[in-house]
Amino acid sequence: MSKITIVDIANMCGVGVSTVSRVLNGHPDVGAKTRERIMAAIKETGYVPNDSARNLKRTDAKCIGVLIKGITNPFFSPMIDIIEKEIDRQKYALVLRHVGADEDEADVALELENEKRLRGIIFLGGGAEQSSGKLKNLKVPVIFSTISSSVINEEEVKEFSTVSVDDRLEAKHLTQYLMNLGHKDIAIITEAMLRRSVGHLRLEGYRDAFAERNIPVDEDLIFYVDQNMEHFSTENGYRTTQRILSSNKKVTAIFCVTDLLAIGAMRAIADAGLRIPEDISVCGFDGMEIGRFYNPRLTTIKQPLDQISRETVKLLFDLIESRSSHRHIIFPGELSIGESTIKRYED
Amino acid sequence: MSKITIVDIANMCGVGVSTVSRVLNGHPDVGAKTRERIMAAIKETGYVPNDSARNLKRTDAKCIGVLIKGITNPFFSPMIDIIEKEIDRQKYALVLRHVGADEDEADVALELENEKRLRGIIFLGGGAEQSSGKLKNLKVPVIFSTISSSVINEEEVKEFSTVSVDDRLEAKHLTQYLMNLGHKDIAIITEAMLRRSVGHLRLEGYRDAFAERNIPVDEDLIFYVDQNMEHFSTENGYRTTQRILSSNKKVTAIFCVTDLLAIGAMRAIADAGLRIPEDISVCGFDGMEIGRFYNPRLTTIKQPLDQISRETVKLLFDLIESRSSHRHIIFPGELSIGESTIKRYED
DNA sequence: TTGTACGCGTTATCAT
DNA sequence: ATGATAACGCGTACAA
Repeated sequence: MSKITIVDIANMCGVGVSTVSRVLNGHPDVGAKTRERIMAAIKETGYVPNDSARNLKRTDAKCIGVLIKGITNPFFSPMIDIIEKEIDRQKYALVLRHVGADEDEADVALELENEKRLRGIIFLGGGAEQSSGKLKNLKVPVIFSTISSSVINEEEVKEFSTVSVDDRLEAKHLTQYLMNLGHKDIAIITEAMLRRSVGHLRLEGYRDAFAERNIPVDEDLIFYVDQNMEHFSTENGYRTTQRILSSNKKVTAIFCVTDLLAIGAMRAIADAGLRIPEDISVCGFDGMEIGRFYNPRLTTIKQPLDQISRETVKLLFDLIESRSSHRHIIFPGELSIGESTIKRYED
Repeated sequence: MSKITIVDIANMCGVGVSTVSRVLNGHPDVGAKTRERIMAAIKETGYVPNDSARNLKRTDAKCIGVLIKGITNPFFSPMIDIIEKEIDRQKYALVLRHVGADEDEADVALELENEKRLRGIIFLGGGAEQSSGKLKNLKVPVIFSTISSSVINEEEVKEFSTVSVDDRLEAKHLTQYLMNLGHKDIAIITEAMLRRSVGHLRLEGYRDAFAERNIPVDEDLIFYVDQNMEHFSTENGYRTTQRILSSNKKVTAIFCVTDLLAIGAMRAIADAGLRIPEDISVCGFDGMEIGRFYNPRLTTIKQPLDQISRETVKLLFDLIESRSSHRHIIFPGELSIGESTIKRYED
């Protein structure tokens, strides 16, 4: 009942361990009947090679690590699917790893690197925050996908790549779109000032739009989500919007920095007996599938996740094969107009 | 630039490897200044212990493995959060692993078991399909969470535990609820006959409801999702509903075996210019958060994921500490009535 | 074609 | 408090 090893299999079959090893790794140079015998023994005993021991010895291992901060976030789902396929197409294996809220992504990456003999690493989510220092210790190329390059500093530019949209710019466009509909009293729901969060970037874009028209931003129209719960959750959008509605501030449009927040916002508005978009226009950011199915359809900035995912993998392999140095690729977002925004009614 | 090991650190500090190892693992029996020196060297070199080598030698390691089939499925998100916290409370570490669509969950489990010296395994999603044979080779307790125990056979009863709702029974209740609203022409959107899928189970519950009233099931009202895309996706619900609407069959209610399908269905109905629930009632199954935020709110069977998650971890530790043998726990679902269902209008 | 023996980086055991 | 050394399970030269 104790753990069975390659040695046991070898003994059972009366062969050397190397022969078993050859069978395990699909080497051709082994007798047909010997192979049969070994295969049978493996099946019978339910023997499974110890991956730790393998990785310890192995030198090749064509693996790409994908580390996700907040695997719980449905935003990444479509990306994972595509990345998985693309990596597969290159005959590499994918190692998907969850980074806990309390874990340091760089630490996990470091650990995974020599544990699995990775050839490259992709980060999904996670801010490239304080960890950027540790990233230097990684010996394989690193790409942050979906992380705006605008948040990284000069030192970091050469240490890793990024593939994303320009969060700040797109947020400005979206705000301008609302302005062009006649809206002036535009509230924004965003994340509390974390130095490099998308919430912060998109808020900056919002400010840019106002600045460009020389309109001062009404700071009372900036609403921060509840820090005590999942920041970008539907529930948080709901509660924050309730705060907006009970604030007595005049608001004809709400810019939610995330689609999920927007859905919560729309529910709150409906529950308050107001109409969308007639009474209040709502827009989100990200272009999640659910927004297209919501009622009303959500106006949002659609991130081209297909392209971003594909380009991420492509760039990574360029990096691995030294065909390129670190780059910072920006894809344009697409304003996807739904039914949740409308021209402001003149009073 | 080559990989730095514990030996290098030991040499740098002029100490033995065991001393370094002690520092690494937080053993108390090491001199203060020696420890300082070693810590400094570690920080300076960016040395990270090789986890494979560790796991190879380690005997203890209090780890629980959580294997998710379809990590892309937002249904599991709230479960993961809770399970993570509960495991943490027991001072165990959580190893979260994604099981690819093509991988065999049992194989992954086997591999992970001796790779990480797991003490127990939790499966989320994944059908306990053909793999049940291999499960015997696992030496640590296994629990399937969210998998109905009704699909397992006598042999399996003692080989692993399950914690779930009774999919079939709950589906019957939901169907009865629709019947009690006066609906007779109730279509169902489900997954094509996979032996143990929840889609199949819930369809059986649907049949049960009809059988109990001695009403024959109109087989033409059973619609199967498109197999060529994600089975339980919103998009699939949308398309399948379009097929329903263009089928010329009279339908006053649609039972979608999943909330996500239901949301797609509602969008399709709205797009066809029909009203929900006046023209067609829609209900889902699962009780996902998004259903409560949708417009109209979705009627569904709410699975008590909190309880299921907590009980799963509790049972697992009972199993680990041999306080219990394998059990099959059923939690009742809760009929959550939203605005998407209504009494059938008499013709 | 097959077997032997060494090394991968770490922890545990036993000395010191 | 610290050091030397034997496993841990496997892959792979190298020998046979």
